[in-house]
Amino acid sequence: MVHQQVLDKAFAALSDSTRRDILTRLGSGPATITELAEPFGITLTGIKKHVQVLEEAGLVTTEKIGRSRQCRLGTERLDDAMQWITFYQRLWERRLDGLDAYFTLRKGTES
Amino acid sequence: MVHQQVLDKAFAALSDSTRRDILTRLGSGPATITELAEPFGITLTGIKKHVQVLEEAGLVTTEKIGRSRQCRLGTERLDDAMQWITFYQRLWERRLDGLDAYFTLRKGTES
DNA sequence: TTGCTGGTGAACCATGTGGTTCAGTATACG
DNA sequence: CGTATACTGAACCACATGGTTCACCAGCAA
Repeated sequence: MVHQQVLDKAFAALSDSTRRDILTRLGSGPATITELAEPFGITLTGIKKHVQVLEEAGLVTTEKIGRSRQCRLGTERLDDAMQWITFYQRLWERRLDGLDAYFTLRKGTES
Repeated sequence: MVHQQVLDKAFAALSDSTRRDILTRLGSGPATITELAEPFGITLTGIKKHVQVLEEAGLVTTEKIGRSRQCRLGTERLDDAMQWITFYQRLWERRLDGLDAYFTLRKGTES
């Protein structure tokens, strides 16, 4: 299992829709801070902070080129998040198969 | 694609290691607030708040039985989170296959 | 050199979060 | 009945977060 802090940052980074949008945007190729800022109504400084959060979470990597900063996707941390969710889903499924399978029945009869 | 608010809450709920531990704990069967509180060094009120966050995120469901509250796992929202991550991973993979595949080369040559 | 452009950092603000304490309320037990 | 138990709610605290403004610095262009 992955280090807790890594998951903390990854999930926290993903918990903001602006940041998820940034990731989606970067999915179609690298972009600068100003390019990222345009679609949202917020300042450069604001976007810069978001990118920084994403970078510290390992979800994007950035590189200063001339006077602009290229941002592109990173992916390792996302795999960590996925891995935890998968693990947790197994827990859930195993629980259903186990002793208290009667919960499945109850679920079926609830209003 | 799922509603943004749903994802916000799900990811935010998952971004705390105490809450992830609670989910893991619930993986081995339902538990009351006091039972959940024991392993962590925090107060009942503290745990109650965490459970509330998890419940609002749709990750657990609770039911008041007598003077105690039974908490057990919910799962729909986790599927939503999983779904988004999967979608995002596809984005990433598609990007690698696309125009700027040269990034893969660069990645290999970075220090 | 002068000046525009893209990005940064510091300071500030309102709100949210993770935790506490303390004073209830409701149920079980004897 | 009285009392212990399990939780709940309000109020408070320190600190993080998402955003702003403003001043500034580094490159590029004329």
